[in-house]
Amino acid sequence: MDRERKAPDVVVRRLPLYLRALKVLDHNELPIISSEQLAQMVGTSAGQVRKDLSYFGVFGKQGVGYQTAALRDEFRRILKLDHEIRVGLIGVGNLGAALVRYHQKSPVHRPLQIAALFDSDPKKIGRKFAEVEVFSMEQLPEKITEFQIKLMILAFPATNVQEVVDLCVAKGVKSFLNFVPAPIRIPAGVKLHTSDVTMELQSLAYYT
Amino acid sequence: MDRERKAPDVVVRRLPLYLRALKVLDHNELPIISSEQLAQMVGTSAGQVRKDLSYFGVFGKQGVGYQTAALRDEFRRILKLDHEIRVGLIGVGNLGAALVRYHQKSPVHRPLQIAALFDSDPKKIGRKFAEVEVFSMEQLPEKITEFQIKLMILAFPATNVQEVVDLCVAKGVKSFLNFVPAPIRIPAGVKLHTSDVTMELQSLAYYT
DNA sequence: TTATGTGAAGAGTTTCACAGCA
DNA sequence: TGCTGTGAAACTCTTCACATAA
Repeated sequence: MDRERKAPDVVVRRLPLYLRALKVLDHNELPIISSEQLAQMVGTSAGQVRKDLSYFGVFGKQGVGYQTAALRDEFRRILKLDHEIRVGLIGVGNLGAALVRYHQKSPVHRPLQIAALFDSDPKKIGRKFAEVEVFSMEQLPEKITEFQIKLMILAFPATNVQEVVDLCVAKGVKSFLNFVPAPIRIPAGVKLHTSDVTMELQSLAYYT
Repeated sequence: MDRERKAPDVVVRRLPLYLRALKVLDHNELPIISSEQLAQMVGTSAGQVRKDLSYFGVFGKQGVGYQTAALRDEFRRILKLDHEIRVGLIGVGNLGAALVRYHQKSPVHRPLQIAALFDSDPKKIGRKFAEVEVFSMEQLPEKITEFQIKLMILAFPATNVQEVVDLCVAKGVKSFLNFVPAPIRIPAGVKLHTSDVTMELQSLAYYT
């Protein structure tokens, strides 16, 4: 699928939105869906839905629409959610622990398995959060390999983030969901998405 | 300040990044900073720093640079962080509680005051999280007015989100930080930023 | 001489409109 | 006839380069 190479990030970020919409539908009641209907559900335009889809292939029937269940499966496949992806999380503090519990409770994203937690606090090592074991920072390299962790969540205090990230990258981690409020540099071919509540609140203050 | 009207959202979202960088500097040691130096600190280009600043006014001296402390103050003023902004939070579950504790612990953002929490669970009403009291959903309209809440954090389960948001808007809330995984419609002049960990993980899966 | 401020060029994203297929 | 798939236009955002001021 060569055409998938050129999908802009902004399109990829919308895919989960489409997937979520298609998941809640009853596929017996609505076996076919139009780009207009899907657009309504996610709050965008029919044209954008079709343009976004066009980066990945041809999935609809002209004059008809899209098969609801088949389209959902396509989105799953495009996002690589048709097989298991092992996720790690570093920093089991307030935020980290909440993230694990939140994620493990929601059955929505089974393919994204949180396989291991990491923390530098000796009191936490060996403990389990939502059934997932906490390992020491020393074990990080070996456990990334052992569990084949490809996606890492960063939720620890801002000390030596860059060092930790570099280590993860060297061990094969391909993408990061970062909650650490510090600048991070990553090499090409690795993806980093930062989510910083403080920064988000500050930029929202502009609009108050 | 007419020119501030047209600053793109994407620029506003970068302002906290600049502010954070300027805050960590010692203003006695580095009284003047260049766009190049600031760019290095936040991981962008000197041109972008200057272009971003140009939406809000003229703050530097040609051939010299920017006064570090004065520039920091300008960013604070632009982001409206030079006076107190009252914030509310709906839904004191795992995530909500973690957010309050996290925010109250960090002294970084004093101007953003979490003034009231709201929850529908009778067991939680009257309790305090990080010194902030929990009110019932029935009290939401009156408390928004009483505390003059302009920014609302949404961290409750996805039931009747739209209804709650509409109510907040009617009572004068101007911007929302949303953690609820559901589509929300807001009128013009109101700002909504959605942060959905599930969706972020799903789009990162694409890059694994 | 140095580093800002800013038009203009370039790149990226969204919208439009219509050809083409069921 | 109806709705997709897609070039092209319109719009937005980033980068560039240079006139300008200290």
